[in-house]
Amino acid sequence: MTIKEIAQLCGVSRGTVDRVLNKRGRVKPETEDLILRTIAQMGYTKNIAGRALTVKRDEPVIGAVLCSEGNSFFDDIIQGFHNAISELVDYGITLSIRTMRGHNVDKQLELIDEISDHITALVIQPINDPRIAAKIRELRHQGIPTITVNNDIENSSRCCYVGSDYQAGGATAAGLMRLITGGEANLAIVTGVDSLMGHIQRLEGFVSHLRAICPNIKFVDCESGQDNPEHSYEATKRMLHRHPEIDTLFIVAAGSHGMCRAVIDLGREDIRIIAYDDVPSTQAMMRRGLIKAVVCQQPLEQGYRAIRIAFDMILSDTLLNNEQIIMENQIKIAENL
Amino acid sequence: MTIKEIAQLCGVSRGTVDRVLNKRGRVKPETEDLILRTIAQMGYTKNIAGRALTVKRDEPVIGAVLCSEGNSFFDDIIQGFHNAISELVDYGITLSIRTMRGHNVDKQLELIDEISDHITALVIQPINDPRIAAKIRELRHQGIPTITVNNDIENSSRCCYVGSDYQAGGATAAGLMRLITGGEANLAIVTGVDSLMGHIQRLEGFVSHLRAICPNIKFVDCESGQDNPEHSYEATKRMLHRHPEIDTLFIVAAGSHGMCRAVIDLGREDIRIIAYDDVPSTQAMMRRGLIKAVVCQQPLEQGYRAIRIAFDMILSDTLLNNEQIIMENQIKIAENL
DNA sequence: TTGTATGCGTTATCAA
DNA sequence: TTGATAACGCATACAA
Repeated sequence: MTIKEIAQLCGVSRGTVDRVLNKRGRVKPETEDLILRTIAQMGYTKNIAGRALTVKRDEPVIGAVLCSEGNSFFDDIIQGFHNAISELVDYGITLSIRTMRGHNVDKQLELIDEISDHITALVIQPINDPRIAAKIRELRHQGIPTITVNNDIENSSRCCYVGSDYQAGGATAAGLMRLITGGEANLAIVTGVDSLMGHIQRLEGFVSHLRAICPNIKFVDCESGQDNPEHSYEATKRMLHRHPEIDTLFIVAAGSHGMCRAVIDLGREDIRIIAYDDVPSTQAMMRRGLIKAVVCQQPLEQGYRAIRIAFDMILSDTLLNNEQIIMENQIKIAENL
Repeated sequence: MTIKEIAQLCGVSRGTVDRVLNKRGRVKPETEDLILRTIAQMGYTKNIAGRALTVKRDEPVIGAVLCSEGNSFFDDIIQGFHNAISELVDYGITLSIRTMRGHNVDKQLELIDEISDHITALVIQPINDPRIAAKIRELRHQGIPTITVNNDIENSSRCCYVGSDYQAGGATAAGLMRLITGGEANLAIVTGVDSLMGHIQRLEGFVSHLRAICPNIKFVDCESGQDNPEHSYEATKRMLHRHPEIDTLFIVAAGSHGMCRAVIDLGREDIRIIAYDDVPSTQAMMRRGLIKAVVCQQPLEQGYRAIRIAFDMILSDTLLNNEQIIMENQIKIAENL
């Protein structure tokens, strides 16, 4: 079914059908009715091959906003962005990235405003705050669809979330814990930050599942590592001083490198560690045998998929509604890095 | 850079440039030279948005040949095919699948011949035989590019291999073995079939890496399971009778379900098992706790990527040369199935 | 040996 | 309120 065929069926011209399809008005109500009915009946959808040609002329820009500075985990997500964009040069698509350090809401709003007037779609790692949600709704009102990546945000009417299931990621770490300990351990945990929903959900998934499958693992101690190596180093050191019987460590967020340094400094390389994300510093510690296994969330794929979905919406000229693309939680050990 | 621009630069018409690009002849040598030089200089590549429109008229067919019957692992690969094809309906691409049981070379040649006259590209899980390689070379000569999927074949001049690194998959299983045994075990192995290169490479990767990292793991016994549950059942039973001290099992190929049944029948559910691929029967045994972990090769993604690459070649109208798309070896436990 | 005209499906512009 | 026409980039039949 093409516009031409619809036009012929209705006895009108392509132009008229186009005006109906793109809601440009200036069409007699009866004609519009007829066209809409035949479209519904014949199941017309825009042909993306045809769209591709005209999209090119618009030179659409996909905007991206990330809290990525100082966190090497996001290097892969950004690489995924570029991988996708490089496939789309022939469609005239370009990327406009804005990054920031930390999780300041005002700053993120500022970055969005900086690009919102010249973008066709937005990909964002949102801070979970009502003002951000409101901004995303506002953009949608202006016809700019948003894809959340890596973290999701509630009540934002974003079109699609691309990221991992953090709760399941926690449970997966618990399953690994059982495998490497055999169900007996004195465990201490370094947690992340409260302002990131993902960290909370991971911890919840880990603790509840581990309780269920390993009643003999003792939760000895717990401190926050603030999502960075420095705090994680200090937290680990304090806990090991308080509780020398600790033989297993779990870290919920970034900062595993700090944890490992503490373990090395205290001469406790017998301790088994489970962490998240195979960033370079973590990989080094896995090769050294300190971190036994990590759970990963396919950041490269997250970035790639987010851009592709933005592009698909631009091309098909339809907005997704509350979709979710959930990455599998991948387990990595030194051998399959 | 478009054909039009090239034509203008050379002071000729689009038609002439087209004749050069598509090697149709009937062009004065000097003109051809000029055009080829400017094309090289300006870095012209066909615009895929423009190609998309004309490709549609050709209604290209991608052919697929698989030794998949009776092996549920391939269900996911085929699903991946369909996922990709469903994204390509607007380009007029269709799929023509032929499947067979077992690994008979004559049969596979027959299937290829069945479809070779009406396909634009071939996706195949090749039997590693010189006659198959010769056939693939012949197709390439006819302008039909081949993508090998899941298994590769030497000296075939296939354009691209999409599949896993079996050697690394073996090493990954060895790494898992260390994690769950702590480096002490009496191990028995059920191998696959000799005619599949992947099975040999996996075994090699597993044994050599395990020897290196776990000198205290004893290789107690070994039998072939013939890539199916029935043989694996019998092989496991025989080995456990011969060597009751076995406490760990590793199976290289399909048939883990048979191995698990043997272990259950003999009342030896204390035994730890590592296997490959999360097919439904394997998943069931993981949930039951018998199989501790499996190494997977992303069959869904393999199928999807193979078709997309075939499509990309059709669209860009260029043949890849000896590319490799290697899937990561994924570790799965009950928690991240 | 070369150029011109037409079409693929969508969209924007202009004329009616 | 509507229809005709040109344009995007590529491909090809046909005319010169």
